[in-house]
Amino acid sequence: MIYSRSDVHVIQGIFVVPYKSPDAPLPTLADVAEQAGVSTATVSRCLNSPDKVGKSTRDKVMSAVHELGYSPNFGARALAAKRTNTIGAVIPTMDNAIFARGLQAFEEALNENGLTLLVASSNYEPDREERQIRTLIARGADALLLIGYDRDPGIYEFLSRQGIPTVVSWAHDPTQPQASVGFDNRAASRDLAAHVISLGHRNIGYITANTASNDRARDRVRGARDAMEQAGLDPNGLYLAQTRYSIMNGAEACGALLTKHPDITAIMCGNDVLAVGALRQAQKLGLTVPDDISITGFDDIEISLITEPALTTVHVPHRKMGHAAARYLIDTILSDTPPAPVAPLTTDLCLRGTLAAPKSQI
Amino acid sequence: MIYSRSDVHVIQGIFVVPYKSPDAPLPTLADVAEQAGVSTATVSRCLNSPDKVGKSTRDKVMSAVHELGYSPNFGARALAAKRTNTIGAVIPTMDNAIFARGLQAFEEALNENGLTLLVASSNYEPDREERQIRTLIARGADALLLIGYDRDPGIYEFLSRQGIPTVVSWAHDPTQPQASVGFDNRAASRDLAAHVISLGHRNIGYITANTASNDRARDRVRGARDAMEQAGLDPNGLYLAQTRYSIMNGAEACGALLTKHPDITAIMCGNDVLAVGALRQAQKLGLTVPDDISITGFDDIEISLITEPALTTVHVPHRKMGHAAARYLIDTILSDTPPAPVAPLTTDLCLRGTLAAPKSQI
DNA sequence: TAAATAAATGAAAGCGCTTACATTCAACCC
DNA sequence: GGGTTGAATGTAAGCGCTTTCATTTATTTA
Repeated sequence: MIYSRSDVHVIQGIFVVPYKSPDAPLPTLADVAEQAGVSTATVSRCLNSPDKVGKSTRDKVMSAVHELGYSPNFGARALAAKRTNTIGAVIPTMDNAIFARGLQAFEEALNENGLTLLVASSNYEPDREERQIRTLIARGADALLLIGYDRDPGIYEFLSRQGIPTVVSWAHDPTQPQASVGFDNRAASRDLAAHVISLGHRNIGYITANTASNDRARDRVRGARDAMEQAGLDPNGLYLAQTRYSIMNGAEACGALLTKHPDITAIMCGNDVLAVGALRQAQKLGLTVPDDISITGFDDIEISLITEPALTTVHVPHRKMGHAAARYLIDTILSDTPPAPVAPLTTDLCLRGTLAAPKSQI
Repeated sequence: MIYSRSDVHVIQGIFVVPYKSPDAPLPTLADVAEQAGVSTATVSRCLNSPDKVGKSTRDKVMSAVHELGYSPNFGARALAAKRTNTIGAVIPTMDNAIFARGLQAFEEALNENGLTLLVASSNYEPDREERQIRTLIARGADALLLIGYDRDPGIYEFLSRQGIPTVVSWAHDPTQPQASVGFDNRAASRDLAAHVISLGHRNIGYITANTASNDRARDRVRGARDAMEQAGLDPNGLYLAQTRYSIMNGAEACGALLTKHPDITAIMCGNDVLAVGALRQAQKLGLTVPDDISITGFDDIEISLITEPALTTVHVPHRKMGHAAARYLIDTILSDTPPAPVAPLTTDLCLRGTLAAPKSQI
């Protein structure tokens, strides 16, 4: 992949936001200290490591805190402690059950550990992703969750120079240097494709997202090709259609594929959303699924269960992955030594109603 | 400046970026100032209001910035400027297309204005929500997005004392003092129910989320009762089933409702997720929808289009709402005077395949 | 009981930035 | 030409917290 860009490290606040101060100035640590009759150091300790303070002092301080309605100033805290207890995540979009579910689990795990989630979305655009990464760092994120490996190496360098622990998720590739918590898209796709082929399908279509800067999508296509090769078929015989993730796009791509290659007996899809679209389109064209044509998805999100027939797909443990990614980042932040690499998560074939042997074989 | 690969090792075409701990301290404003031969004030101005600085000076400063790879320290900035350019949102869960989609739009709008989104989830638990609100404030959120009105008045008081602009969304009630960007759940539900009743349905079930601390759910039920009353029916004749949002729970509630009240001819649901579950359950019980029983949803999320038949529901403009909520908050922060109240967003009835006149009427 | 040790607390030095105010200097006016 | 003005820049005072180090007080030990 080719990147060209200028290496700009400053995130400017483009908008100057006039600050409206609260009518009454908020109480500070010093106010609490005075009210409790102790030093600011003691108040700070009460709040951050209560066990280092005597019980009676602690009580005095805490009641002063409540009386004044004190809440520590974030900026000051971040500045002095050099930590924000905030973790950033840059995802393509929340508007997709895949990421939403994993992100929700990620947030929950962070929250249990006293950390807060900063979110930004890239809309699958590399430039925008880079900007978002820099923005989150500029917003003080202590660590970062990124989706997939594909990005300018300069970004990884920047992150490392800033000392920001980063984890790549939704993918796992042991040959890559970045820490990851994810699964092997290629192998999972290969397994599913192998099964499709074993049922007798020879003319297979594949509807994928743009593979240019999306290693997950690319690996899923590669996995399907791997399976063809292993079965002695020409991997270039895979009929490809490329589009953006959406039900409608899946439907369109399905129509196009079937028009151009009427001999297709199975259409594999890069994710469930595309598959649902393809399924509907096939049915709209008067085809019976899976008798006339088989369709498979990827991800196993909720909709794969409500189609008729239910969608054959690959189950990805999104919640588990979100949790594990959070766990990894937390461990990284807490200990100075980087934690042991996380083994790839396993995926499972979900054989449901949209896949069967091709008619000619029956 | 082009990305420098000087300290990146290439192994088999893979960039291995050494994980440099931030031992080398990051450059500060003062470093940039020294390198550029100006004062820190000038550097700061270059970054925050470039037009206040002479062109030649600005160029000097910016090249120093690039040379050093400078990126401003967030904590220091927040402390000095009393602003984080960060907006918080506390939502029940991202794991639901309703909130995910609205939140995505919210994030996009914030981002276009140089603001970043902090997210926390409450899982529909009031205590947890309160904790999350306090957490986001402690994390320096400049403003807050909250879902619905229902919460301890003390929270609103706290927010106002902290001077945190807040907007309530996913609901709109002009009788409430809080600013809101949302729609009238009660009226929307009433309209749908009125239509259901006008078709001849008299024995109606309603599957709702827990209404105890969820004004949206409560208002939707109330709207249905309003419609019954207006039609001269006993509003207490509405058969209620209460459960958590999920397809499976919707199915279960549907089964329970039909067992207990076999005379039901229409089941309205508090949202589309419940409705999809109810639809499947009805079909599993051998009923034909809408001939034997009608089913309606609420929200108009993507799945309402892929069921068979497609779901009759209420369209809620989630993306529009997310955008408008962001806009409102941005305006509030920008100007000292609170912006004009936002008119409630309109919802639309989506009459699709799951609603028809009851059989006895035909 | 005195000395040694541990626990609790305080004093104060920053953390890196923004910004009010002071200063400089060139351009402009009558 | 002296005075005025305004733009450009510098000086330095915080912002509110954490944390090191010194000090005081309580506890233990020989």
